[in-house]
Amino acid sequence: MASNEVASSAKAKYLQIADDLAAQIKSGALAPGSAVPSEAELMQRYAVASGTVRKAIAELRTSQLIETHHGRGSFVRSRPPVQRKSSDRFRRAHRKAGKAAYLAEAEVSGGTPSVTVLFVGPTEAPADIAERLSVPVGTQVLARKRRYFRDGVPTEEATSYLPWDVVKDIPEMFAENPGGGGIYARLEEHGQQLAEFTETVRARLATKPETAALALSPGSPVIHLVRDAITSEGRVVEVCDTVMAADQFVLDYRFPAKD
Amino acid sequence: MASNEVASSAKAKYLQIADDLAAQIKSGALAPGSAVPSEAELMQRYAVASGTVRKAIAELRTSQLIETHHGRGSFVRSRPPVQRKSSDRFRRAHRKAGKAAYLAEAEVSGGTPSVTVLFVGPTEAPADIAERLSVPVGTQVLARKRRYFRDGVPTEEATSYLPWDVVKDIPEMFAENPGGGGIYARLEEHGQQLAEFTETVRARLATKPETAALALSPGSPVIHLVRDAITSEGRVVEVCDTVMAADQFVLDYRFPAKD
DNA sequence: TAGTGGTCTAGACCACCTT
DNA sequence: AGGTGGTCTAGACCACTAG
Repeated sequence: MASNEVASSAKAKYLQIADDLAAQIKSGALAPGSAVPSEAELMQRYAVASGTVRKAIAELRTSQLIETHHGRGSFVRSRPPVQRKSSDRFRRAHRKAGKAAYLAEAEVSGGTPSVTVLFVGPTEAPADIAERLSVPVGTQVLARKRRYFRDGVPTEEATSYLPWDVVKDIPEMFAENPGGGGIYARLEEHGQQLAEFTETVRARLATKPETAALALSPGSPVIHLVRDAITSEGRVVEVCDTVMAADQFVLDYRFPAKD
Repeated sequence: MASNEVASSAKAKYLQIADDLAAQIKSGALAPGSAVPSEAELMQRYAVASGTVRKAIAELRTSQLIETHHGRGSFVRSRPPVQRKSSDRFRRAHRKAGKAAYLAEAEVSGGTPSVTVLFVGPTEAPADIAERLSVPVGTQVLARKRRYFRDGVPTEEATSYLPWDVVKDIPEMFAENPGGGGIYARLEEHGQQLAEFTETVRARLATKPETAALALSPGSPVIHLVRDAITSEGRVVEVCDTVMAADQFVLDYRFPAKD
């Protein structure tokens, strides 16, 4: 049949369908975790072709309202509460109490945190990292890459880079678990008095590998944070490169109104 | 015809096409600003149906590699340099020199900044803002909403909320242009000694209105920043709610390793 | 095996932009 | 007017997941 009464002045059909479903989700008629009606059913209900239903579904997916699984169906997303990353988290008091930064936070944000160490070992410093560490590009540094979870869901992946001469006499740095208080506590025990941190924050869409690593749907935003740990002598002794699922985090900063 | 030799074990055709075009863009064969071949031509070149080409194009669009304009075509995006928002930007020295924060920054980041005031006037405080200002929800406050541009391109939209009793005797607050040094300079002239700022940073996808306001393509990420300006008496005298195009900004923070 | 989403076709008509 | 992208149809076959 060729009865194509296509979108005219009104809104596109697929958007109307998406809006309708979105309203049902927001009203709770479609509860979090529940299945969205199948494409076949939606085709019948709205009397449209498959392509139109699929575009509506795609719309909801990029709005992060649903997630769809091949062969199973589409399901309403449940938005877990976000974690807060406060600049307070590096307080020396926390380190002395034996807490690593990520644990100092998890206490406040609820949920059960866990970490997996993905890699610990020597690496050639990438250009941007090398610049921050003030070493030549390609210099051997220690990399510590780990993935953080909350309630079993991956939320964050972080890689720390440390100059070799700083870590070579600190055996804990090469262990999966660097001990109470984390690597910052170890650095301070070995004469590296931490004075200051700088963080640069960007937001962008996740790359393919990041969507895989953090179990994100494509088109999800991430926060990319790079932190320099600076000693009282002004040396950068660690650069930490972190990618976070954007919907999982709120960053808090506090700074004085300087002169 | 029904010769559907559909995706088998290999990659989907539309992804192959997208990858091919992406490679051409990255290699420079398709230069920034230049037109991507039309759908009709791509259909011929790759010998596929229109829908397949459109999916490939959609892929590139959500990767932020191209932008498409109805009736004109698709064009390779040129990535403009990013602005840096340093926490240094609120230095009192800058205010005394007559510079508003956004100008203090633009100096460093290149490009010509401009501002449009969208609204200045009394508003009922939304719930989250009211909480930060420690006033009851719905209390009348002064709202100042403006849009920032760089080289004529919208990059940021910000709304400041100030308690009525703070601003009622500061006539400049109701003007489009609050005068040299911006509203923070006016506040300090009227006895509000600013001591501290707090910022909370989130990243998420742009809403429909935000894509319109900031001329973004749908699915683009934004940075949502909310700043409290706090006086030496501990009162929050301004809350600034800002939405930024994520690809335009890098946020810089610096903080001491506190005890 | 039945049901689900994923890919693809070969068209159609519409809306926008340029000439 | 002619080209461009935007929407839509009515099917087809494939791949994944469940019972």
